[in-house]
Amino acid sequence: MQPGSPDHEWREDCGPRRVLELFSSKWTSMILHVLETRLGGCARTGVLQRSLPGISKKMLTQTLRDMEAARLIDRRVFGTVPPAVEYSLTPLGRRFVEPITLLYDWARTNADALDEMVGKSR
Amino acid sequence: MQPGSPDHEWREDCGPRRVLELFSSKWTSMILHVLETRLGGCARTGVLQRSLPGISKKMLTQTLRDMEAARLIDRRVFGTVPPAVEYSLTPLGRRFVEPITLLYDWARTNADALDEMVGKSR
DNA sequence: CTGTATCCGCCGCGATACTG
DNA sequence: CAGTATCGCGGCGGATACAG
Repeated sequence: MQPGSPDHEWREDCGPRRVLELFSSKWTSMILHVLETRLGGCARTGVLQRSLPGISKKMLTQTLRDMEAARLIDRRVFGTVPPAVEYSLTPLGRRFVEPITLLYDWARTNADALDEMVGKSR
Repeated sequence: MQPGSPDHEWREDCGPRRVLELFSSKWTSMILHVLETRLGGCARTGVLQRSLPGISKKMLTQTLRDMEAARLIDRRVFGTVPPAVEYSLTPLGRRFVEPITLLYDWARTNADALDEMVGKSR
């Protein structure tokens, strides 16, 4: 190997990078995690909105549509009035929650390291 | 608890969400991971650029500056000509690589699930 | 309650050119 | 080789209004 060459590259189509890109759509992982923590693995729109302070209605809907297209979640509409809609994890979705849970647990047990970063503007 | 209320929320300042936001600056985690896989935990600018296909010089410099401010990496300049600059992980940076490694390993052992998502536009 | 449709400002990020 | 400065487009995402 030539001096200065990389040990290994992050090719643009490699798995790890695709996973990272999933996280870059900032709400996706949070939605997956909320669904996973609900008994039965499903939740209505309003619950999701309340579980994710700061998300706008538009972003919520849009992200849910994208996730549905990616087959990470299922959407079920009840013909009631007022209307009710329930979202649930697909088998694929359940797999993708795994690394999110890992990340979540890491963050909870490393609150101190996180606090150190708060001072980055000092 | 009232019906329909969230099991738990992702408050805007909670640890897990801050970690997620770290990943949202898409290059940060890759840079950390590249540094971690290098013997000695340090690399020069050119190596980083070659390890991250698709990154522009501007984004690389910018991200490195942000990471330095966040105390995730150290920057060391050699007064040689042509100039050489070496980046290395701080202790804090080494902690933050942990969850990235978890994610990376998960992705490598779940290539099949990732492939299923390729068909999301079908 | 859930969802759609516009309008629009902000800024992320690439392209390019230039310095030491 | 490493870094800075500037321009400019595209689109992310909020605000608002409306509908079933």
